Amino acid sequence: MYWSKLFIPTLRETPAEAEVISHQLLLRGGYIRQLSAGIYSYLLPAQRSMLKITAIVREEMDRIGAQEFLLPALHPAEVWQESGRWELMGDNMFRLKDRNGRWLCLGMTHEEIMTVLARGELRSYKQLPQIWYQIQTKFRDEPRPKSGLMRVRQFTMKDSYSFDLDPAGLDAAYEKHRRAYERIFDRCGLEYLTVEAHSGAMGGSQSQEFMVASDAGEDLVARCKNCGYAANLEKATSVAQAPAAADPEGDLEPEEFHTPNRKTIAEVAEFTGLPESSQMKSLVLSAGDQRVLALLRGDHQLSETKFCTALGVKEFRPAHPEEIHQWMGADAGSLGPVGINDLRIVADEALRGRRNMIAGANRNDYHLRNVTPGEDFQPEYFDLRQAAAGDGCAHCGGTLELVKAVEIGHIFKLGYKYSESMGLRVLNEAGQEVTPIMGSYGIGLERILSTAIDLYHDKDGIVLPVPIAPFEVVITPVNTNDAGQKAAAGKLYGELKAAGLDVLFDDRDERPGVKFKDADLIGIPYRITVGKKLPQGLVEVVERKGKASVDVKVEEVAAFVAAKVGAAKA
RNA sequence: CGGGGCGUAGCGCAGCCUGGUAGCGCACCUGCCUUGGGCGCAGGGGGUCGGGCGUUCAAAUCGCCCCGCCCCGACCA
Repeated sequence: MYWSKLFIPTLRETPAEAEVISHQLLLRGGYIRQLSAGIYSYLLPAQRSMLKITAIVREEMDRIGAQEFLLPALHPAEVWQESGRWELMGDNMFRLKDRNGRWLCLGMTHEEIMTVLARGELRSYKQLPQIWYQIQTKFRDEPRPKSGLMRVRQFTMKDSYSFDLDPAGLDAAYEKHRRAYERIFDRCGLEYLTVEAHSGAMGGSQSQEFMVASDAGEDLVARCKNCGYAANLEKATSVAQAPAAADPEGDLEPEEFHTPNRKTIAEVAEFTGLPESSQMKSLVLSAGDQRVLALLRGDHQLSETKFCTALGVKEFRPAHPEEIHQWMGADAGSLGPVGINDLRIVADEALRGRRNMIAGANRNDYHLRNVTPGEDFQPEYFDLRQAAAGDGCAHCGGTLELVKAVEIGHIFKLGYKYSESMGLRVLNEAGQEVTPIMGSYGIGLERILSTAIDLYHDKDGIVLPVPIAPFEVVITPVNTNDAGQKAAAGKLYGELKAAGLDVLFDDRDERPGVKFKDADLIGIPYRITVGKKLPQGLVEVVERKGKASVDVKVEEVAAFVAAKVGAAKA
């Protein structure tokens, strides 16, 4: 393509609204323009990258025998009402009415639609297994779109769904996807983590997320550098660090003491001179019709997902101040488990075996010392604690670190949730009706582009991996008034195209500095500079990554670059 | 939905406090010049100052209301 004919609106300055690096560079590189919050137009460079990413995804999905469909983006409400998600999705779902007043929505995901297809058509175990996928625009009315293409209201997702006769079949489909995803992300040149994920209250037995470590990330991943264990913080298990001070010995009785205006763990620690880990943190929670007192070590945090899992509830909330006073007889800041009979008491495992700790006395401005679980109150023990940086790895004894990360893919054993609720049945070999088991697998395509830029950039701009760069090579004649350079560059353009390369010819009548800056900013992996060495029969090949430059004979350069590009895509 | 910030030319910003001719840099157009890292000189075009209402002889500037965008939090199959 001839650059002089293209619309690639690069920006010298960074637009004020862009905070994260990928957003800044996508705007500056002329990849995207915003239409509205979380809604973007993809210009030529972005579209070309997206098409390359899409092609890689398609190849790898086809390789595992998945079949590509394209499902509607516009769905009638009834389908979502059947699965119960019309209500569940709440304000995150875009809804609209047609001219007859019937409710429709824009698809956020396609489990329902796939299941409708399957139940209408699948009749026999002989038709299983199936893996169906699509590459579709999804719509989600995010409460807060942000970070360029990282969190948006309209985006492209590859989503696939597997249908199997039994759990062993699902295991196989899941495993195929795991390997396909690894190939996809490898081919896109990403450095990523595969982490255990929380599978929600959907009966899912297993779930993994593919994450790219990034400061722009919204998830936290606990990772052990020693053994490679990695899990979403929601789910991560760990070995708590030892309490900062040993518990007092002996079979001591709880003893009240005055703690005027000391409400927080930190204030009580300072007042008593004992570390936070010697205290019990008491949280009064309301989960459905249950009143719960959750106990943690003073320096630990409650994991909301673990709490829900432990109690088998979907959601909970902190009790209101009036409820706390009514249930506990005191206000937050002086709460503890001793003498509490009307609430369910759950304690984190880290409290098991502890003795003579500090807890609230359920009398304002008083605490108790010498509180011992199992003696002074009877808790049910669960893993309720959120893992923290510096905790021990539960698998190898190494040390866990926490990293921010962006989720780029998620594979998920759905189980029978949709097939059951929406009535998908097939006959098995014995002629009995059985419910197929499903899996669901997603990849956010824009996030591949965004995280790649996040991962690979320098002060001059984007440094995309060759397989997903909008162009593979740019030819830059330094002086367009030089007939020799112009002719040589034009001839080279033909040769590179003939060699099958994605080549851009910067034939613009611009100063060399402008062309170099633009090529760097957009992130074209190789640049062939046709300039002052041409009389010696030489041109320069500059690699965007690292800026290394080599002189190559004009007649050899097409093969030279083709070999480099070929190696990078292999 | 709570908290904060911003909205003036395509982009980055000043002007607003203290009301009176709308400005700077970059980009854009024309000409000359220049050609190895966002040249130089000269000339030029482009703005309902986010919108509405109000105060005033007079509003980008003061007041009220609304909208949009960004950030933090809440939320996030």
